[in-house]
Amino acid sequence: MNDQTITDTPLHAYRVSTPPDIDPAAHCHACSARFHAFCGALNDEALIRLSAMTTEMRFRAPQTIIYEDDSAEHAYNLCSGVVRVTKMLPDGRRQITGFLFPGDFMGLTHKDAYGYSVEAVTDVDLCRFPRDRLMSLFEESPEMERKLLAMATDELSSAQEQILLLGRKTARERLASFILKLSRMANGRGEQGDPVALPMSRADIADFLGLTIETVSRTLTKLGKEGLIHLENAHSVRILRKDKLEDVEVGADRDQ
Amino acid sequence: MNDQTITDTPLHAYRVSTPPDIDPAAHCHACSARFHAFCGALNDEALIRLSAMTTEMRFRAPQTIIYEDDSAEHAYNLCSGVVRVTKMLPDGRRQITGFLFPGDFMGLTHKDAYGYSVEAVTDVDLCRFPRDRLMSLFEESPEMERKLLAMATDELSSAQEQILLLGRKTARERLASFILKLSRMANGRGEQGDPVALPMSRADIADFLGLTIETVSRTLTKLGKEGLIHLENAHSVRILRKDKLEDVEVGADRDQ
DNA sequence: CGATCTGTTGAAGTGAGTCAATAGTGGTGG
DNA sequence: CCACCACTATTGACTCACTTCAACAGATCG
Repeated sequence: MNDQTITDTPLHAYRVSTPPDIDPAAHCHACSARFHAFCGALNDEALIRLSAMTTEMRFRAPQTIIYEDDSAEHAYNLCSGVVRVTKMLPDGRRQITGFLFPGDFMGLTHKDAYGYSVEAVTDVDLCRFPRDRLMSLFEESPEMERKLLAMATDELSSAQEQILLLGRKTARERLASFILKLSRMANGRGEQGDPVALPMSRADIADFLGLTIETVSRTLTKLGKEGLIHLENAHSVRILRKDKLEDVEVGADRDQ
Repeated sequence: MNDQTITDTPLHAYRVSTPPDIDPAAHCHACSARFHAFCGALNDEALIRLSAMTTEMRFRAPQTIIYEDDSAEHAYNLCSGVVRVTKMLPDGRRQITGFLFPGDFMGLTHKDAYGYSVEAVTDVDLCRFPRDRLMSLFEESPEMERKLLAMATDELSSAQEQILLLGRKTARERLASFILKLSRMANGRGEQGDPVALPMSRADIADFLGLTIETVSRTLTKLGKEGLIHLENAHSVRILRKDKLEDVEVGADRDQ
């Protein structure tokens, strides 16, 4: 495992015009993800120190950003685009443990190696930090640690929801939950939550929901025929009956 | 939801003889869970402050310690015994998202309500803290926040393992993983890891692994007949072929 | 306008669930 | 100490939701 296939050249697509040698954190202030990200919790001084250890990078889908079991030397902040977090079994079975969106943090671990891979679902921009230097920022900036704890707590709560979904929900309930979750998350980021964007493939959805692509496809078709959703195309779903879909999400539609 | 059924009387079963008004943190120094718990990261001064806001409690199995959706006013530290963390669907389907052991922390959230219930699997001793006052300790004691972040990160990694298990593993692989996990965790706490103790019922194991009690029972029997384990009794398993069981854990035994 | 993906649909198979009976296990009281 | 009860665990027969295997359709692209 290595980074041979990685586009390693820093990229400044979202950096504002101010030259970095005058205000090194200027592009941070212009970063659209900053409001949701951990770096949004930092004061100007800390932000400048963070900026000094930051490498901005771009990956194109479906490049791998983090390789499972690789030495965990960097942490990343997702600025734009979508990534998937995956775990593999030796025989190739794959489980996606989550999709990450702008503002999300990757590489939080205090072990030596990453416990998962991260791959670009769409083209992505991200900020990369050396983990050891980032940790040392904790000393001066406890609000950063506070924010990371809050983010980890949220992720944990989301992981527990996913455990409930995988352990006890039917395929139908999983798909309803998935569509509603993506919709809510888009709303939370201030994006359009009704025609729900599904940037990932059916295979990704299947590996996230613990199903096969065929079951995902069939179940979406069925929800469409029942009039709960409308499949505008393979990657966009309109929610027609939010109330009914929310019933399906928790199995409240099984009695009639 | 309330605490009518809760044994709310403080209990000092593991408090050492030093009277609390002379050294309020003396019983902390004698607490066997402290080495693994977040409070083990505190210096003496912070420990005394923590001690002042602590209520020691005992619950008997199968009492409920935390009710899902209740207002999240307290956090807890498990000192002895085992608890299960559960989530329910409206129709009664249950998923156990994890079992907690001495030293584990409960109630970490920055939402208003708990996202899960916590119930005693065995009789348990725990320390209860008001969440708001505990948070205020963060200011003076950043090492506490550091420790909680590390613990949350570990839990997240464990949750991702469980997601892989629930999404992609067979019943056989799930049981092998479960036995090995309990064994490794016991070792990590310095307890006996070979005759593995299963303090929870088959129903608990089923609801943790996303299976039914029948499948759990059948699969354990089968692993026994194949000579990988020996069921000493319903709540104790001896590992006979660790190597083979580790193959089963990741599906490496499916080819022959 | 073929080639190659990605997604959909159909038919058949299967691992785990459901339903039901039986067997341990532990606690209680006569 | 044993008989009884309540509860938990095991085992068997049958069912079914989802998978597997396979064919087909749509989209994207050189």
